[in-house]
Amino acid sequence: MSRNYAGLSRERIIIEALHIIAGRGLGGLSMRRLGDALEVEAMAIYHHFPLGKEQLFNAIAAYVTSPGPGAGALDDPEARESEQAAEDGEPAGASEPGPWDARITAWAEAYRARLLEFSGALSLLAHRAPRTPHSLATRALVEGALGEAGLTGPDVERAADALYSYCLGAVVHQVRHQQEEDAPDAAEADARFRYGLRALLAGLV
Amino acid sequence: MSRNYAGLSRERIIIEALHIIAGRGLGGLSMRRLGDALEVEAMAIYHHFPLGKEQLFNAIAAYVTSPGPGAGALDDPEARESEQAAEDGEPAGASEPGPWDARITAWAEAYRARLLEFSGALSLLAHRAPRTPHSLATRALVEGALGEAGLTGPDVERAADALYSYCLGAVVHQVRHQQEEDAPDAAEADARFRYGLRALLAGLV
DNA sequence: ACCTGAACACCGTTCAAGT
DNA sequence: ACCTGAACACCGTTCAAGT
Repeated sequence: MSRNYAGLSRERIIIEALHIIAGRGLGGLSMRRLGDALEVEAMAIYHHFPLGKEQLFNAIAAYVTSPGPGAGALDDPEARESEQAAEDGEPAGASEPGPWDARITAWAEAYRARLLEFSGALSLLAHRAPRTPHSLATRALVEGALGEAGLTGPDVERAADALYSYCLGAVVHQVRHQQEEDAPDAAEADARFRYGLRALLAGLV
Repeated sequence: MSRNYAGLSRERIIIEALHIIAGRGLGGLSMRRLGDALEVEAMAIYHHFPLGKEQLFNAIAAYVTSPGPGAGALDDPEARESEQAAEDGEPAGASEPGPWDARITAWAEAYRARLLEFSGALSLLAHRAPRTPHSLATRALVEGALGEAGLTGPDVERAADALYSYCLGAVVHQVRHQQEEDAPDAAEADARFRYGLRALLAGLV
């Protein structure tokens, strides 16, 4: 009972942190509480995130925006070889076959669903945009689809930015209003997201 | 020197808090540091925000989204009579005369400018949507303009949500990427915002 | 009404030490 | 390599007290 080989890992820590965030909010996440949840002393976390809580926040942001166990490893300069692991467990997205607009819509719905799943960590994304292999690849797929739609030159980047802005903004908008008494239910929230997405896509191309 | 009539007020506290947030980030804002900046003991702040830091955060969120000195007073149940003060110092917005699309564009640019001005407090907005008289009136103006554009029924609310989502998302997107080496400069960021806004408006109506 | 000052529980992080 | 435990500076908040 003295020595504790808890089998701690960056991913276990991130997932447990997201549990705490989901249950008690971002402000409820402390290193000590995280240690308790992992059945480990708080200081053990520093062995996996030597730069402390800020580095953990970065890793959580990367995990939320980039599905797959390898995502959090980006912060670790000596773990680059596991980058291709970011392809694991990928939800349906822009990589599916089909016409360009269906691919963009599928990506947008998957991106939104993931942000909604970890909505407690949304405020971490306000000042963090971790560049993971997954995020770069996905962005390239979105821009490729926009190229197929006929966009050229700087319009491709501008349109992609507009789509990312809308998706992220729609989730933030939904979350920040969802405890109001006249807030839309889940079905109506979905409908509003699609309504705006269709309009934006129609205006973009 | 013993007694200290610092002339503390909710608005002074909010403005000083925003200075600290701008300089050291949201994590750098502590009640003790805020007290120092106001030349007052930290505990004096609790006289104006009896519910503590959470209430201060709410007031900051209201101040950022609703210009005017009266904005922060919404949290104070015994200060409702000052609500009409929220009209003070209003930036150009949807209330100007002109065609509906010019009014919406003016509102969107002003909304974005204000969010950008207080970008350090953006993450406070992820889980807070304070309903101020100003925010309700502005929303009504946006929906009115969309009605003039020909939208009817539930489309008005859905289109307004899409516009709010896009504006907020565009600012978050810009801020979270702005320390990357290949980030757009201010002029290009403005251009991208307008590009997406025009597209969304075109698709909406 | 408005502010002070001591106190308490909690926090992030460092560091030396254990295995 | 991986984790512990004590320590330090700092934090939010309560409470009794001052004017």
